[in-house]
Amino acid sequence: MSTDAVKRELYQSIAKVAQALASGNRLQLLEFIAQGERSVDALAAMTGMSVANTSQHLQALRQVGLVAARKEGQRVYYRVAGDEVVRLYDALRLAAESRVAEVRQLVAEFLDDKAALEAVPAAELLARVKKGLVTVIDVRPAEEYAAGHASGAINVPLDALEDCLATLPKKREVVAYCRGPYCLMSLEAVLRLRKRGWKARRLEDGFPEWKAAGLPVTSGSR
Amino acid sequence: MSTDAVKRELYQSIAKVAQALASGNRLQLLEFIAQGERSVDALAAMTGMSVANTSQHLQALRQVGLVAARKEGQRVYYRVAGDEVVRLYDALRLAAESRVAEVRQLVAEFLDDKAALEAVPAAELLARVKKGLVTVIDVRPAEEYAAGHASGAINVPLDALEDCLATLPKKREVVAYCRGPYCLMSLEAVLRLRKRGWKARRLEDGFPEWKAAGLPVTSGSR
DNA sequence: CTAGTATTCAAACGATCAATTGAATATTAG
DNA sequence: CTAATATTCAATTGATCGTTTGAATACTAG
Repeated sequence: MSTDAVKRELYQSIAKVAQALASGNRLQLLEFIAQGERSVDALAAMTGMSVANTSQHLQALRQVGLVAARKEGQRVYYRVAGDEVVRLYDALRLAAESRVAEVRQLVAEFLDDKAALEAVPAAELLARVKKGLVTVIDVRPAEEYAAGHASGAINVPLDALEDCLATLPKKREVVAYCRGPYCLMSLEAVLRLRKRGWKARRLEDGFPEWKAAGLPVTSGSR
Repeated sequence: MSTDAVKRELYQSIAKVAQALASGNRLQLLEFIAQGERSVDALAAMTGMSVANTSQHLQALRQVGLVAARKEGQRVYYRVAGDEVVRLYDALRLAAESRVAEVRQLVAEFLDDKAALEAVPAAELLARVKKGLVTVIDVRPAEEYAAGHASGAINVPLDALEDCLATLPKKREVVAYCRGPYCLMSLEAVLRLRKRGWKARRLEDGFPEWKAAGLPVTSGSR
C-alpha cells in the first residue's frame, strides 16, 4: 500500500471515532456511562430513548472502542473503555464551549444565574480535603455512589438531602459534586444548603472527570 | 424552554463539533493548519483535494469555531482557533489509537520498524535542553519554521539535511521534530543522521503539540 | 477599465446516518 | 418444558453529508 493511501486510511479511522461522537444522543449516553456501568434499559430510561434505538447507538460507540460491554444474566452492562475516553469527551466539550457562541449561550441559559455560585476546581478541593477544611458530599443516587465515588465523600442523594442535614457539620464548608458540569444536581444541592445556612459550593466537574484525572476513588462500600 | 429541551440542544451543539471532525479530509486539513496559517490553495495542494472541496471543508471547520480565517489581499488564511483545538485533536487521536485495533495496525504498518527508534517525550527533551545536553533541530521546510518553532531549535529542512551536517556538533545528541506524530520527516532525519554516525532521536510529538502544551515557542527570525 | 487569480457559492448526485417498527435471540423464573 | 424479560437484528423512511461541476464574487496587476 502506498504511504499516501495508508495515511488516508489512518485519518479515516480517526474520523470514525469522531463520527461516533457526532450525535447528541450518543454524547448523552456516554456521559451517563461515564458515571459507571449501566444496562441498556437503564440508559434508555435515563435518556428517554427507545430501547432499540439506545441499543443501536451503544453499538455505534462500541464499534469504535469508546465503550465496552459485559453480559451478566440477561442484562448487558456498558462501561467506558478507558480514561482517555473521558478525556476526549471533556476536550470536545471544552473546545465546543470556548469556541461556539451557540453553546456558550445555551450554557448560560441553562445555568442561568445559578452559575453565580462559584465552582471549586478539583485540585483546590483535594488540597482543602487534605487539610480537613471541607465536607465533600456526593449528591447522586445511592446506586451511582456505590458504583464509585471520590474517596472521602459521603453520599447525600439530592432526594434525601433534607433527611441528611443532621449529619452535616454546619461549621465546615460543604462541597457538592454530581455527574458532571452539565448536571444540575450539585447546583440544586448547593442552593438548598445555602438557604438553610450552610456554607456550600459545588465542584467544577463531576465524578467522571475526577476519576479520569487519577484522583482518589473508592468503590463499593458506603 | 424546558430544561430537557435545553439539555438536548446543548448536546446537539457539542455533537456538531464532533461532526466537523468526522471526516478524514478535515482532520488532515486541521493537522496542516495546526502547523501555522495556511491559504486555501496551499491546503488544497498539500492534501490533493480540489480547491472548491477544500474551501467547503474549511468552512465546515470554521462554522463550529475550530479554525478561524483572515483575509489578506486575495488570499484567505486559515489558522486554528486556539490551543484547545489541538488538545481536542490529540485527545481524539489518542482515544482512537488506544482503542481501535484498526488504527493500531495502520500505525504499525505506517511506521513499520522505523518505530523502533525511541521517541523522546516533550518533558524529557525540555529538561535535557536546559542542561545543554542536546541539539534540537526542526526538520520542517523553512517557511513553516519561520511561522513558529520550538525555542532554541535550529532549522534543518529535511531537503537540506546533508548540507547542514557541518553545523551540527557530533558530540551532542540530536533530537529532531516535525509536524506531528504521523509525520515521517523527523524519522527520516533520524535515520539519515544515524547512518552518518550521529546520535539522534525524534521528539514524540510535533510542533503543534509542543505549542499547545505551552512550551517555549519562537516566531519569525531564524 | 480588463485580464487573471483566489475563493466561495449553488445545484446535483450517490452514499451514509437516525429513528421507528416488528421480529429474532438469549436468558431466567416457574 | 413455557412464559416473560432484556437485548439485538433487519428493514424502512426521511434527512444529512461529501464530492464534483460550473458559475459568481473579490481582489490585484497592468
